[in-house]
Amino acid sequence: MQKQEVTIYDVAREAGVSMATVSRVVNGNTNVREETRQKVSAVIERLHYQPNAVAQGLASKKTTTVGLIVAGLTNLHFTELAKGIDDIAAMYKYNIILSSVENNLLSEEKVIQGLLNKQVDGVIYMSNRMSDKAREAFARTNTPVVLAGTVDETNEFGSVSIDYKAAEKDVFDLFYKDGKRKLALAVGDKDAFVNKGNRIVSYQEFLQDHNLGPANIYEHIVSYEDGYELADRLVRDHIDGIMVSRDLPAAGVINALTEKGVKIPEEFEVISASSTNIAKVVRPHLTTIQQPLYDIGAVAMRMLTKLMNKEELNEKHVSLGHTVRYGQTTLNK
Amino acid sequence: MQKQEVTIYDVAREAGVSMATVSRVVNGNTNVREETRQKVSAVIERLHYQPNAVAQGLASKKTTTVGLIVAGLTNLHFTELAKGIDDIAAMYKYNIILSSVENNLLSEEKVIQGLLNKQVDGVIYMSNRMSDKAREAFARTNTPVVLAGTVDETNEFGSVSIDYKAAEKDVFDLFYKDGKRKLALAVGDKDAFVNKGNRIVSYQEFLQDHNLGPANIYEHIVSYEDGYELADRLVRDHIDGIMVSRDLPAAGVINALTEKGVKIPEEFEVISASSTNIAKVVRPHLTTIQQPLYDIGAVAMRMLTKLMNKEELNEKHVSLGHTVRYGQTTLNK
DNA sequence: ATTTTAGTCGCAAACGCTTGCACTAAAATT
DNA sequence: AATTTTAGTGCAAGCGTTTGCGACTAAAAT
Repeated sequence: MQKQEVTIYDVAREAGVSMATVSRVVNGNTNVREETRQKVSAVIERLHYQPNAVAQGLASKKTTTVGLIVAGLTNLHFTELAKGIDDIAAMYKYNIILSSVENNLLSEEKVIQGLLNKQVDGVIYMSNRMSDKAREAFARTNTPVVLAGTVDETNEFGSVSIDYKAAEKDVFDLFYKDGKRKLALAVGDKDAFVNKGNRIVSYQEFLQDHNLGPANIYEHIVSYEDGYELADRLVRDHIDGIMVSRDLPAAGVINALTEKGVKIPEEFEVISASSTNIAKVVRPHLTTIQQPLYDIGAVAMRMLTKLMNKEELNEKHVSLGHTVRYGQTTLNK
Repeated sequence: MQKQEVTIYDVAREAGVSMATVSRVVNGNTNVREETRQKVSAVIERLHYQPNAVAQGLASKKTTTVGLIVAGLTNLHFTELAKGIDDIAAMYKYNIILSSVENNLLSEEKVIQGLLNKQVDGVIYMSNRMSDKAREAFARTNTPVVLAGTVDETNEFGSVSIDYKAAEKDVFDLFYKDGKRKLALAVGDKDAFVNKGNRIVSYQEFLQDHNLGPANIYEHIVSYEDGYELADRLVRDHIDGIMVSRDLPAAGVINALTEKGVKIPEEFEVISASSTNIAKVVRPHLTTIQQPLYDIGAVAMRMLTKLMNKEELNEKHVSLGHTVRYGQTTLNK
């Protein structure tokens, strides 16, 4: 990149005004006479002037850029959320720096620090757990952070999600109503915000409330294959109803059980907490908790814009409604 | 954001050296005595100094940021590619600004101009067609651009993809070998690089070479529902073998035909050109062209790093190998 | 006729860094 | 012993903006 071709200075000279005035018309400042505005605009047009956002960033200390921290890219869950975020970001003219923390090339802390060094105006955080170092880094620069699709025990950050506990209860109520009594839970990471603070708690409460014996929690169930292989253990453990966090491994469970001759949903019911395209492709259709992913992303981004503008928030933690989308992996009688 | 807490100037003062020297140690410049380096590093450590990337960008005219332009976020195809890109980007310490051009809020031109204003060092382009305005903008700033997963007729940009024509031929050869003669093609956008210049051409050549009557090309087949609804027309048109660009609509075709009692693969064969998780979930398993998506992304990003470094490229257009992944939607005899 | 007020605009100091150039002292070469 | 090279460091001019302050003008208020 050589020296920039046309700068604000060139425009100023050509238009016979000062840089300050050009800057004002570029930024829509009202303290410019209409006539002057026209004149300057014409020159901008003619010269193809484009403001250098880096210089603007340095001078104004605002980059109109937000960081998006995700735990894994290859996850449909992510794309739906991302779309909501992206749309609102575009609406407010923010750019998104995408940062994945799944690869261990760089530690989460390094990734976040890198983002902060780039002077992002805010961060949307979609990973499921946050290191203390990361917390400190955020605090040090007091950059606004909003959690999308997760909730944090500490009350530090804004968050947007569904009410995980309530959703969980809906699921197990449904199993129970259908006569299922050996209920299980399959999650990815037990220590993730969502699981530790919500799913697992809610599951155990349910068991206790209904006198349903010991818990069956399966961990590290993430990929299709994980689900497929889990089926053996489910049979061995005499499970007859399972809630699987993601729909991809849920599909694995369904396909494997079907091949073993287990009748779904008569003998076994499955519900997943995520509802991507996978859910409609698998047969029988998967019953899912429908999270308003797009909306979660959109609302989170909207919340972040308020935070970045130092506006007041009416609520720091918003939880959007969920629904059960009935497929054929539950009786639905 | 208030004034930055600790700057290079503070470090310089504390360490008793000039800003220049601090800058040199931060950037690993070798022209610094070991002893000085230690001293400065210690101060950096103590003060928690973090360089301001925006200021670095302005001074050095390099932002270590690349733009990633995608046509649609909610597309598994995208996530796999993105992972390859992201990994290599992380390795070379680049950040990625994600820009979607699917929403018509902002025109493609505006999106790209915005990226260029942010002084990105390079761009990975994953959309399927490029407007002339976009071309001009790229040319004006001579920002390096690499196409990932597409090819452009004009020879302007580097590109990484598979050999689409060859892949297509493999597909139709397979249909033909299995005795299928009424072959069809389902794509999203006829004018996309890949389709206009490759798929459709290859399909028509095949028909001609084998004397197989008129072409059956179905357009706008993108979603699951598109595929599902397409099934009727396929039956009506007596098709017995179809290549569907994406696996999601392919799954729709399969499910719909199965429900109609059509025997797959005996009476009807399906192959898709993309191979995401959908392909393993649907029953019967979908036969697909396996594109090395991760590698395409990784190689594209690597190519871009070379371009940004002004290194010589041995080849401007690389095409990686593809394979056929046999499922049960083809006879495979 | 004088003082306020409001509307426009320019000056110039930031913003936090990189880097070409100059300089010094020590090492290497004659 | 005189000269040239080299390594290590500082100086200060950028990089392209924004923005507080003040100057100026013309209209409004006194």
